[in-house]
Formats: sequence, structure tokens, C-alpha cells
Amino acid sequence: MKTALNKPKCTDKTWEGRADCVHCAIRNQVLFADIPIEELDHLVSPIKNITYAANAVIYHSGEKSEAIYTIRQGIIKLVQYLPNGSVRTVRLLGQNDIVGLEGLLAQPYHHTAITLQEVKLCRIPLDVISALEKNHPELHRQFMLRWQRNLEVADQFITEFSTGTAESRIARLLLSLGNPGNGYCFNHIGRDDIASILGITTETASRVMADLQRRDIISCISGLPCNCKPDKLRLIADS
Amino acid sequence: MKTALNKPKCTDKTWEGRADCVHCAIRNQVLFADIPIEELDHLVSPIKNITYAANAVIYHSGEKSEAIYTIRQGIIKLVQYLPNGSVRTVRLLGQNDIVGLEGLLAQPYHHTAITLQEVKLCRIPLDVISALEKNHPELHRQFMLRWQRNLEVADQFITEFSTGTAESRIARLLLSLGNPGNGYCFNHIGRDDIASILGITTETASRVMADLQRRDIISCISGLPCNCKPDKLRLIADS
DNA sequence: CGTAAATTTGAATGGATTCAAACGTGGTGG
DNA sequence: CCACCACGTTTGAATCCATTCAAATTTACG
Repeated sequence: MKTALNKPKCTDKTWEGRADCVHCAIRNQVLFADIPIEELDHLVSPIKNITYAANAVIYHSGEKSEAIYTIRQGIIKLVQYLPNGSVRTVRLLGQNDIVGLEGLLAQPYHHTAITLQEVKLCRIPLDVISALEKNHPELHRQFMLRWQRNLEVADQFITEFSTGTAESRIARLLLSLGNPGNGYCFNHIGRDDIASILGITTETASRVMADLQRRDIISCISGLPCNCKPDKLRLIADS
Repeated sequence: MKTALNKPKCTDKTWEGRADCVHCAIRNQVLFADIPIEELDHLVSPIKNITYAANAVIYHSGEKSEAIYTIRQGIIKLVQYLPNGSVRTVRLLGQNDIVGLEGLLAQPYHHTAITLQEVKLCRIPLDVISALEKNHPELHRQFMLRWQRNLEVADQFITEFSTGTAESRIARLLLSLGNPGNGYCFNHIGRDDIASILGITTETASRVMADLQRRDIISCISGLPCNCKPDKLRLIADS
């Protein structure tokens, strides 16, 4: 749950983490605009680079919004609580995604944002946005792109993660979590996380995962990313 | 499936349908800005007011986007087709909602948009938007509001329409379709529409609906809106 | 090393699906 | 005006799948 604050920012060319900022909405606009570097640095200085541990809460549902967050590394889940007390994960967001967009409309946060793994993100206070967008209306296009991206993830949750048998849903989730550049291997994910993403019970999630391992379709060694056979998963996903 | 084109536009003060435009993103911006009325009329003239019959297709998934649509009356469903051939409804949108927002980002439509009932809407070509947004960056805020609204509906589909028993889901759907100002009465909806919204089969949708009528929780007479007991539906929804 | 947490497994139950058939209703043509 | 067809809806029975509740097992961590 503990968090660490880092000094380096995206305007600092010597910062090694800067490569991750290539797709950042703010930086793209900022660097492409003709703002004097001093002013820029001044504007961006309230932006904090933060590292969260796994299972850390970034903000709570209903809380007054004071910042938006761009994810530099790791995966964040947005969860909502139902009237009957159960929780449902409505979105998984990763690198270059923005969480807390509703803050741009001065609305309280609609979800509770929780990290799945260790997560590095940039916290951008809403006043920084207001200041920037005055002189840079092009920034809006970036926000629309991220909003659209959020919508697409939501659609994925409906069509892929809430439709079909538990086995199909899990196969689709694992493929979606997997790294295409590395045989679709994916990081360990808790059984109750799987359950709240797919709208099934923890026991069912466990049964299916255990079964996939027995059938040698996935293989997980503690601590390491899980390997899988993507073609077999694809077959199960589309059945 | 046939459609009718109407001449009247939101800049025409004598048009009786104009009252519906009070919340229109375009008109709000337009009327609050200091554009000469001639220029305004010229800009808005490509906007067509269209009436679609029930079950009419407004656009297809994958199609190049050329317009966005604001709904003046009626309900539209956005559906996606899964690899295995089945369809899933991912959104229901109604009055003052915008469909086809992805067009603003020059992306092809991501869904097929189909009317549930007779629908009246305004078709706004994308060039009209480009022309307007040049001088009126405030328009972006309106788009963000509609984007956010789309997201909230998507979240509703995940938490309310894809979670719990078939009976709970149907109760939540009927309450959501109902008119709060009129005892939550709702218009007739096909059993397979219910099925594709809730991710259940047509037979299950029919069974539950028939059962609710037998238990006198809803009562539907052909052609007329259905009456219901909202408190009993609420009880079922939250169980 | 020992305890708490996460995962796995079992058996019984309940709910949704599948496939099939029957029913009702609106519309068309004889 | 009636017969008939098409389509949406309803119902039944068997099967399948996920849930529930309980217990055993493994893993993580102080």
C-alpha cells in the first residue's frame, strides 16, 4: 500500500523514465507547442511521478476529483460497488491510458481505482489542465482519444468478458493480458481479480485456471510471468 | 425501415420540434455565441432532421464515419458482433445522447446502430463540426459530456445488465427503460432485444417476462406501454 | 518455522441453456 | 370474410454449467 514519490519529470531530458512519455497527452502537446521552456517547466512542475505498490488505492469512488492520472507502467482496475455489496471490475487500464477523466468535467470519481501490480503513473492536478487548455485547445483531441480508449475497453468488458462460458471468458482475459511480443505470456493475477472482472465466482475462476494448467495450455511458476499457448486459448475464446 | 426527411431546423424559431433541442450540444454553443444569424443558418443547414422507423439501421459497424447523430426522440441500440457470430448489445441511448462519437476522431464506426422504436434524430455531418469547432473550442466540453455519458451507460451494462440472475437483470433493465414520471411504465421491447442486452437467451428472457406478468409485477397490453410495480421490481433488482 | 491468506477440490444444489414443439397474433391473398 | 402463413412468444424436459458451502491444501510472509 505504500507509495514512493520521484522527483524526475517529463521535461527533464536526463530522466531515464522519460521514454515512457512518448505517448503522453500532456507532453505531446507541450513539446509541440511554442511555450518558453521556463514557463513549461513551471506549468508541469506540479505533476508528480508516483509509484504505487500492488493493491494500492489511487482514489475512491465518490471522492472529489483533483487530478487525472496517466499510467506509465503497470495495470489499474476500476471497480464499482453494487447495491447488494458485491464489487465488479468495469475496466482494466494500462500504459498510456488515463484514469479519472471525469475529473475534467468537475465530476467526483465514478470508480475506485486500484493497482493490480506495481504501477508507475503521473499525477496531473486539474488546475494544470485548466492552465494548459487555455492556450492549447488541441489538447482536447488528446483527451477525446483517451475517452474513446476507455469506451473501447468498456465495450470489451461487455462483449468479451461478460459473454459466454467461464472458460471462454478466462481465455479472452488471458489473451488480453498477455504480451503479444512475448508469446502472450502474462503476469500472475489473483483468482478473485479474475472473478470480479468476469462476473463469476472465485471458485469457478480457480477451477478453470487449474484445469487450463493441467491441460498444459498455461503454465505458471510462482513469481514469474505465466506462459501459454495462444492458439489454444484463441480456440477456447471463440468457442 | 423507411425514413422520412423533415425540413425544419433548430435555427428556425417557428419549428415546433425545437423544444427538444434545448440540450443539444450544437445549438447550445451556437446560440450562446455571437455568430451572425445568416452565417449560423448557413452552417447548420447541412444538418438533417430524420425520422427512422423501428428496427432501422442508422449505420453499420466498420463503415467510414461521415456524421454524428443526436437523438431527439426514441431509443437506439449499439450492437457488436462476436467472432462466433452472436450479437451483443453494448449500449442503449436515448434523448440528447450522441451516437457515432468515434467519428470525431475520424475512426470508422465501432458498432451497428439500430433503432428500437420510431426514432427522431439530427444528422450532423463531420465537416459541420470541423467548421464550428474552429471558432468555438467550447464545443469540446459538450462532446466530453456526451462521451462521459456514453461511458456511464457502458458501465451500467457491465454492473447492472451483466451481473446477477436473469430475473435481477431484467428487473434492472425494465426500471432503466421505464419513465420515472409515469410509474416507470415502459414501451414494449422484443424478447430477443432483452436477451442481447442482458447476455441471456431469448427463451430465458421470455420465461422471466411471462413469470413477472403472472405474478402481476408487470402488465402489458399489446400496443400500449407496459405498467409495472417499481417497488417490487427494485426488490428483485437488488436481490 | 508458523500463521494468515490464497488457491484448490468436492458434493449438492440451482439456474440457464438447448432443442423441440405448441401457441397466439397480425398480415396477405384467395 | 375466412383460411393460412410467418413471426414472435411461450412452454416443456433434459442437460449442462456455475454457484454454494465446506474442507483440504498450498503459498506467502513476518
